[in-house]
Amino acid sequence: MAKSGLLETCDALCETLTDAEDALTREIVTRLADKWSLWTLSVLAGAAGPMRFSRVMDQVEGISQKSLTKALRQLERDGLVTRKMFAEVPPRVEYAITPIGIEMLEQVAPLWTWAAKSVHRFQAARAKFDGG
Amino acid sequence: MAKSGLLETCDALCETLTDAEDALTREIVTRLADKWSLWTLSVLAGAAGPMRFSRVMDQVEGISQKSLTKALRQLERDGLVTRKMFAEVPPRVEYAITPIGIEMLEQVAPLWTWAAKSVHRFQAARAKFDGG
DNA sequence: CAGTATCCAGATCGATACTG
DNA sequence: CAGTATCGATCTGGATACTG
Repeated sequence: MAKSGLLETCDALCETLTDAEDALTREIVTRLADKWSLWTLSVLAGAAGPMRFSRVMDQVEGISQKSLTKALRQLERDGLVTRKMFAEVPPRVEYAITPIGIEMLEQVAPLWTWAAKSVHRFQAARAKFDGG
Repeated sequence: MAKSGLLETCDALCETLTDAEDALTREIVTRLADKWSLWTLSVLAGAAGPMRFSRVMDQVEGISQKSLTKALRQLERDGLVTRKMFAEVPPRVEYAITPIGIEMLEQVAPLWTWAAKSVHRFQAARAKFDGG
């Protein structure tokens, strides 16, 4: 698989990566797009402290238990959130965003902001394309 | 559907969007994740000028005709690339990146660079998670 | 050359039911 | 409470064959 491309600055860096590293980089960026990961992460970022599973589920509207579990596991595996389990009955589990998770959101914010600002240009392009 | 969240600066902007605009914003960002769109766009960005379909296909290694067609159509629909068809036999079609497309790549580059630089932290997190 | 059409495998996600 | 297990609808992408 070839390196990622993009612009020159980024390109040069990407060329220094092994194939495994390049794949992981792509995977991390890709995670931005899946339906729930980013939203879940941002909910944890917005909280004052750690959150229980069910609190997260309340705030990420529309998510199923299954999808939330999966999203949280992935985020945990990549070091973006922490998971703390308490040996109690009923069980309590607390999730919190990590410094790397916050970094990640800080990287995404400008892109998202740009997209939001550009939304009318995209709408215009689509109207033109769909119309004729 | 709730607004996107993220950090405060971005949040404030996102709150001003209609639901349709918010959905489109999300869709644009989401396109980063699909397997070929970004790569295709970056190939067009790297070229000196417009490229024919088959030239793009050569450079985006491993892509199928079907996937390339789909990726290019989506990029065109969102105004990120242009498509010019020449009434010749055999047919010639030329694709080129637009200013908005370049803008988009410029937004993505820092994120990608950050991910590439952080790749060892992600590997470490995974090793820890997978190990125990 | 630049597609379209068709079929197929695998992944994703929601809904539901069940459990330590 | 915080999951896991299972099923089914939907989507994605690859391979192949065909066409203006």
